[in-house]
Amino acid sequence: MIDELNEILKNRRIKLEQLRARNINPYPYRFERTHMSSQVVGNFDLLEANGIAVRLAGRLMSIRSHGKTLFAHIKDSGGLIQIYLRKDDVGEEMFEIFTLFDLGDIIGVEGTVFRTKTGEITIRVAQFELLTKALRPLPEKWHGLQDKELRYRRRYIDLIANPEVLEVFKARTKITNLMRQFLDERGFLEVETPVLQPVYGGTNARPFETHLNALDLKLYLRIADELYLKRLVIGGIEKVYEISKDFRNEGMDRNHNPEFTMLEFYWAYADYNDLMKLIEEMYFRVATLVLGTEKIIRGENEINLAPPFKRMPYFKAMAESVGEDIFDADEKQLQEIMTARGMTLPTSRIFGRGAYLDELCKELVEPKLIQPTFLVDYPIELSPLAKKHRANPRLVERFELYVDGVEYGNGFSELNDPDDQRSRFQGQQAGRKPGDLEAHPVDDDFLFALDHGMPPTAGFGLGVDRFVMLLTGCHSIRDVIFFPIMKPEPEIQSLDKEIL
RNA sequence: GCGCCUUUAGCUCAGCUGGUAGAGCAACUGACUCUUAAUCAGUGGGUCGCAGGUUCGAUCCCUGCAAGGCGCACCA
Repeated sequence: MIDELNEILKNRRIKLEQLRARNINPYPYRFERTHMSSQVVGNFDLLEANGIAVRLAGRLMSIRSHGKTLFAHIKDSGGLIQIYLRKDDVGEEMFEIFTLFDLGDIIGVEGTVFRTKTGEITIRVAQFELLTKALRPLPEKWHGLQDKELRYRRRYIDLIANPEVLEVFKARTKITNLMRQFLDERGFLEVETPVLQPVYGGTNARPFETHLNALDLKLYLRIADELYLKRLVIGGIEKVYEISKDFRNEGMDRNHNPEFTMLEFYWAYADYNDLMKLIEEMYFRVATLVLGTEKIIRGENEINLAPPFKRMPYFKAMAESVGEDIFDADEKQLQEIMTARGMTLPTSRIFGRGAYLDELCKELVEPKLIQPTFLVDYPIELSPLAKKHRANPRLVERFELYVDGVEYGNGFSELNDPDDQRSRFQGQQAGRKPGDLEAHPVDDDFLFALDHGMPPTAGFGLGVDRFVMLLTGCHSIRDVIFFPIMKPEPEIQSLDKEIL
């Protein structure tokens, strides 16, 4: 059977058997480490001066053999460190055993530290042992793993071959931790609300559907957390947030993965003005603690996240970009403006006047918002869950935050008038085809909850993946998600199948 | 969804509008007791993404399919 294996796999299998023949367990149970590679580097002077023996474990990343001696690098989570083996140190038999090791194997070593004549901190190995035999080779040492498809499908190899990948994910964790910390400090309570919901809502999007056998019930994977978090506000949790996966059954591209991470928080007795102050503080704090600076280079632009961010009224921005005030423009007039500019008519899921406004805003306004800007006071047509503007009933107290032409957050004074909410839901349904899953459904249970009284509340949502992209300089959402959705790989074969 | 592009050894890539494939690294054999993209000498390794078509002959030209990337459009 082994004869039919690829030569490289075959050689590793042969070495595995040779090791077993020498009574070496290729998969032992544990290894006592005294140091990480980074600790050896950090404490080198002390370790060297006192001749202290250190024990490290890691993956073999390179081997340079020189007859009766060899150099190698092993990698642990502290980084790479060089090891030095001499036949007269470890003995002839052990030196021979090392030749049965391959790149990618995981080994443990014990020895003293020294500096080579070229200055590299190195462990002079007195003893070593195999901790895990690898049966497949690592990618090429110099170019690493370049193929993006393989990097996403086999992220474990990507992490081994391309160490900078891990830095992005460390930053990701730091970012979510900092947002948690920021909200916790201010008395917000982190909660978990249902992923499986009988009625989806909180935004316009097409959901995933599933089925609960026990109740013979159709359920949807959540598209947003909003309506459940607001129920909790009604229940008296005055500051509440959730960081969670949401699911939208829509297109995929470098900004969209079907499952993605949202932060949403709700703050009772506050309005959207309070919210903007809090948000700019949070973005500034997270950015400076992650990056060490409030300045981000994004393409040609240097973006400054120091508050306060600019506030720009929606229709003022539109007037500046379109060249005329369009607050009173009707659907037909908006259509003419678009046609005059050679713009295609909207295909978006939003209907009526809102669709044209949305299209004009995306095309003409958003790309210009490079420095952090709150676009404020949206038309009511676009915002079925936001409260009417206190000074103008055709607007809502809503803002979206734009940085580098991309939206990085959406907040508003929450609509808490149950009758208004009911009619907005109904307005959303009007003119839509029955069964259109993108329409915001009427959530009677939520309306029932609202009838009990939700305090004045401000709420905010943020796409965490996008925010991580902004702060890490990644241009694809797949670079900030360990295992982005991929079509199944039909050719993948386990080693068993390759043997058969 | 539409357009453009990619798919060749384990990895990174060459391959001339057609004559059944090359390099580096990795692997294997040998030399070498401070190397570091170690070096030197030698050896093996391929269903050229899949399926058809054109042709005496296809990695190359044509069609279809698959997976992926990049633009555009939509949402976060």
